[in-house]
Amino acid sequence: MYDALKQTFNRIAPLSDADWAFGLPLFKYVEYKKGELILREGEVHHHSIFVIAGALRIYNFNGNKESIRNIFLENSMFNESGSYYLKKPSLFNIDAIEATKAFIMHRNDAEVLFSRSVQLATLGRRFAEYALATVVERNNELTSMDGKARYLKLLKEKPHVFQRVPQYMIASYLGITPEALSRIRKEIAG
Amino acid sequence: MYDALKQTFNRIAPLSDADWAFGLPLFKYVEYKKGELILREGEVHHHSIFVIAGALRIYNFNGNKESIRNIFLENSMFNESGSYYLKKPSLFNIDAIEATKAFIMHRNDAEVLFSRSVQLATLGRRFAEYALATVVERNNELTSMDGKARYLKLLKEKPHVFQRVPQYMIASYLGITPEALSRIRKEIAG
DNA sequence: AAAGTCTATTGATCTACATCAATGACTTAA
DNA sequence: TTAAGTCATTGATGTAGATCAATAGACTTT
Repeated sequence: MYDALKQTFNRIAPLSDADWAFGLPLFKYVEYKKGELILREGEVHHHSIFVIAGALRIYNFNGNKESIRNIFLENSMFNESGSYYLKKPSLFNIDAIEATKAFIMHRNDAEVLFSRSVQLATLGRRFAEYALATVVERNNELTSMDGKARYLKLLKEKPHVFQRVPQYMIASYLGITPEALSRIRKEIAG
Repeated sequence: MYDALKQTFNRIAPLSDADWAFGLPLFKYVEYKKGELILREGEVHHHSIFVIAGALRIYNFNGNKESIRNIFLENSMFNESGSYYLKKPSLFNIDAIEATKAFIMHRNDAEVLFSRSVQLATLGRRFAEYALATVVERNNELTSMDGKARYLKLLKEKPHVFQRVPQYMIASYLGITPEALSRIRKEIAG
């Protein structure tokens, strides 16, 4: 049950058996149906989510159009950072693209956990650092590459996403319309 | 000398005198001339920078045009996250917009520091968490607001930046051209 | 199988903003 | 004081991608 989680975490910062014994019970196992809303814009996000299987997305609305900020597949850990860390109303929605199994941990439990040992504190730090580096890179893509270049980069770096997510969501993730993505694909194929 | 730094850090996570005594000597005091290049694209960024006085910017080139990602004034701490945390070549340059005084700390020293106590580890974690929340919010602005809205938001939230930074840098930070910013300003004034 | 619902594609048009070019205001150097 | 840079402004034009609209294939429901 906890294997994937332990492997993922140990890759980031190795923990003692005692720390594991303390930490694992703080996770709560949950299942989400396909399409189920997990966090609504305006609510405060209290939990970090570790995806065991399935796919979640975080998105908001520009006008009445969904804008997908990120997609999380199995073995990824995330939260709505602005809301989770700063306890502010979320700017985003989170829902399940597929039926999903996950572990979640409440912020309060996470704080207790990360205060227990230097190793655990380091784990928490590394998660934030890695997420930070990832977001900065994505930010750079969105501002310095055009739609075609972003599409090609995604194709190259996350090809597995395409087998699982409809094209209009890919377009949204890339920051363009489905029509624009369709044209880009046509141009590349032709 | 260390007052501003201590105040800023204590606001994030309070430290014991022993931790302070251990940590402060790990900072190195530096001064940068106006216009001085601090990090060149392609190099690995080894230091976190705490700005005591002055102003630094982090930017890269789209073609031959500078694109400013962020501007850091006094009492802010930052690094090139992707490069610093993942030890990859930097995508960005860092230089001094004004003559600047700063403390810098090498990543290796920071790791030693953050491994010394849970309080210090928590400080390191909070820095990354706060930076993460900030970057996600900025990302959201850049993708969901137009130039005018981004300008008004900056005006409202960081008015002090305008007294110190030329307009073409503001434009670059906002992700638009100086011409576009000039037109936005004209439209708002009129 | 028929009917309704999604999704992807294609075409026509529109728009925010970029690019290119010229000008005037300010600053700095001789 | 003049000359040479900078910087902000304004005008003319170009363009990536949005928006609107229509069509067709694939899936689902009955």
